[in-house]
Amino acid sequence: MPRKPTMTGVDRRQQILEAALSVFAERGFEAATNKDITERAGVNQGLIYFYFESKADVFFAAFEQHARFVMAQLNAVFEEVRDEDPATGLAWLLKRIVKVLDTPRAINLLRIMHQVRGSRTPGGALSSQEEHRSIGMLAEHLGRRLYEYREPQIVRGALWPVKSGLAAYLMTCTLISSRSLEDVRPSRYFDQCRRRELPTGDNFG
Amino acid sequence: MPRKPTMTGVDRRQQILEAALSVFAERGFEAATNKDITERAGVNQGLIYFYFESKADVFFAAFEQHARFVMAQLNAVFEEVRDEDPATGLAWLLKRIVKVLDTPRAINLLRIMHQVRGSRTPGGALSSQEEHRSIGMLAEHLGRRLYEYREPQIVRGALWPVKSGLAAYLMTCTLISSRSLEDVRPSRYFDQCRRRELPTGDNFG
Amino acid sequence: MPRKPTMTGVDRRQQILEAALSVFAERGFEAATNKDITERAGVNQGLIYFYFESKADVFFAAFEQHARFVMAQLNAVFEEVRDEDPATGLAWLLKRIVKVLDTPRAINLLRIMHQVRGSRTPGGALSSQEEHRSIGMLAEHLGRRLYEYREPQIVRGALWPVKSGLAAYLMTCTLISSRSLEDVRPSRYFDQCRRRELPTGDNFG
Amino acid sequence: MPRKPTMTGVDRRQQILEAALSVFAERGFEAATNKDITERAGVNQGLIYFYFESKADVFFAAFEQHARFVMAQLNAVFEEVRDEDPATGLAWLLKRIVKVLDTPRAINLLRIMHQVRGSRTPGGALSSQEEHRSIGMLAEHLGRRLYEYREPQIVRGALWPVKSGLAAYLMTCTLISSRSLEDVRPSRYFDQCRRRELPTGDNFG
DNA sequence: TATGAATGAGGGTTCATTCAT
DNA sequence: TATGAATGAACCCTCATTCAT
Repeated sequence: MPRKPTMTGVDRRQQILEAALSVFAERGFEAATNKDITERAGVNQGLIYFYFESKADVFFAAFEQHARFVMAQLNAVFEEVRDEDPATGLAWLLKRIVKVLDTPRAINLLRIMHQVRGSRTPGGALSSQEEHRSIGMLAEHLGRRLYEYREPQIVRGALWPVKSGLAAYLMTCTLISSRSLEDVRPSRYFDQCRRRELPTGDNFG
Repeated sequence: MPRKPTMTGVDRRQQILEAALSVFAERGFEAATNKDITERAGVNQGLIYFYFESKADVFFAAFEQHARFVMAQLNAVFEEVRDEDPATGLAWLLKRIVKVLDTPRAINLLRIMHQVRGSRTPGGALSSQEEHRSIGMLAEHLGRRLYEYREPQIVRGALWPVKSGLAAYLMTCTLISSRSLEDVRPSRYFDQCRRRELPTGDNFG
Repeated sequence: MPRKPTMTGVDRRQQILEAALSVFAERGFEAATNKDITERAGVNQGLIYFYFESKADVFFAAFEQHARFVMAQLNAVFEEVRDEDPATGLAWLLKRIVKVLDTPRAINLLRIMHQVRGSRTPGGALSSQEEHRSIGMLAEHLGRRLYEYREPQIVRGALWPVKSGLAAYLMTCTLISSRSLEDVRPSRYFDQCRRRELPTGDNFG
Repeated sequence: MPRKPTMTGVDRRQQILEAALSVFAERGFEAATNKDITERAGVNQGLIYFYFESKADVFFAAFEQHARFVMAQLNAVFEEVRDEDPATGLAWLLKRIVKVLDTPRAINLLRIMHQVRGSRTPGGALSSQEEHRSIGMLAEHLGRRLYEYREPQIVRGALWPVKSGLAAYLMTCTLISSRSLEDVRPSRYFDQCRRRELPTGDNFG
């Protein structure tokens, strides 16, 4: 039996992770099959178990890797905003966050978070406390950064005190909705917010 | 082999639908098994195929039945608000909507919508265009009613023109988040909105 | 797709157990596949998991059922020997035991015991202490009955005190060897013992 | 990627054979994996196929090498016994044989023989007639030497004519049983034989 | 020689679905 | 109506084996 020529010089592990993220985002964890992932990655099905321990392991590895990438970009945005005028800062911040999150990679990430949040999966493969928590990391991260940003302004009375976690969560929902509803462009939504020139407050707190 | 005594006067079909909604909400469509559902319903596994065509058929039937119930309640709320003072009406409306959606039955419904929205499932069991669309019906319904309510007021300049679909979607997200984040109580969130006495505008639309 | 006609009135569970015993005896636990078993039983491969929890469960169930049958026959032999003359009793007993053990069913049982005894299987599917012990039950049973029979005679000095467990074990070895070596007929061996007319003692104690 | 430094002066082939014998003895042929063997040997998994043709080839090579070693020791014992007094010779012989067989290396060998004898493996990897036969070589060897030793004495009527093959087989069973039953020490068993000073006959033939 | 990466066939197991009763 | 038994396709995963280096 002849075998496929080995594609040397390419990182198969990375290929698997890329394919996994998109397949999991499309199908959900349960419906996604190893075959789906490896076919999209162009590798053999057994190779998954050379690089990973299980299907769930692939899931978490893919999520974590891409989440780190997105979070790094978000951090960069928050660093920049420091120098901005507080009066216009929040609107600018939101626009930049949306720009980061509105990329194929981030959209997939957000989809996955959405699915996980939507189910309790008490006895399933994704049930362990720690791992379930790690899924929420992007939303938590975003929430924490938003909180840090708003805290001083709230003290000054420039912003309303609303749960940052909720705000971050709503933002991720919005992003996903922008893809599934199609007719709702989140950027336009936030643009709209600014055009109205909210005097001091904002919709998300 | 003796058979279980027939529970006369009990609608087995309904038992299945009740069980299905909660199981699907907990596990997601793929992870939920027919066995899970029938065990929770206390009926034989084969009975599903007497009343329904397939697992997916159970899913849609369960969703639709419970969605109709919730939508009827929402409609009642919108009927009542007609008589309210437009100035305080929106805050009152939101509170009532939350009250309707914050019940076990509705929460399960919202969870399921969440899961479905989070995935495109292009080739899966839930893939047909029509059916996928039917899942969004609750959000669409809510969105349409909100739109109808706000339209005249927007014309008068009393409210900002924001996509009603997005607003409805955010509301469902909020409800679900209230269950998974635990520390965020949506009712308190909306209470907060009102306490601030938003002068003319509102956060969602 | 047409399906095979369902053979009603036959006990599929029993068919599986019968097939399992012979397949396990032939191939060993690891090498035996569910496909082997179900094909020999003439049933579908999935049916195993309707009646049993796992492949190992089939193994133990098959072993136990057939072991009980053989042990019952051995008990009957020991009941009969009570009335025999102690002088000729042992030779008679051995002949009868061999007759019981030298049947296809018992031979398969003995083979399986042989395999299990031959391996320590520290981390395998058959490793649990209890279950491993249960495998030895036939040898232990035989050993205990032999001990009970010999004890009074040993006190009188009519027999040599030799470990009964060892004796039982050697007997099972002999039986199996009679099948694999082919040229060694255990019945002839024991016949030989008697023909020599051992005066009072015996070879096995 | 750097590679492990080559351990010069170490025979990797031999390392594999040593590891293979113990792993096969512990797990059995089917349950033992190449990974088990190579990890215990401290070498790369692919190296097996540099020195051997297949897993089965490793099995036979390991068995044969160690069997040759043990058989050489047994031969030495039989050479020595020539000079012994025939009256006490057999007991002495048995004790010496047991001493040879009751070593870790020989025990592993006996275990493997035990497993193979316990199964017919008609279609498995170990099925070829020749190879299956080779497994029995130790028992056959022992049997033949015992036969050669006893033949003249049987002619003189000093010993009973019993199948030597069976006797050898029983001895190996005894040895293994001494490990798995734990409470049966074969050496004590054979000691017992001698202490009783069997007048002319012996227990095994 | 020796290694790590890659392959693919097959294993145990699950589960939606069907059928006889 | 309702049930338990039966089916088969597909899933996740293992592992002997091979290849490039």
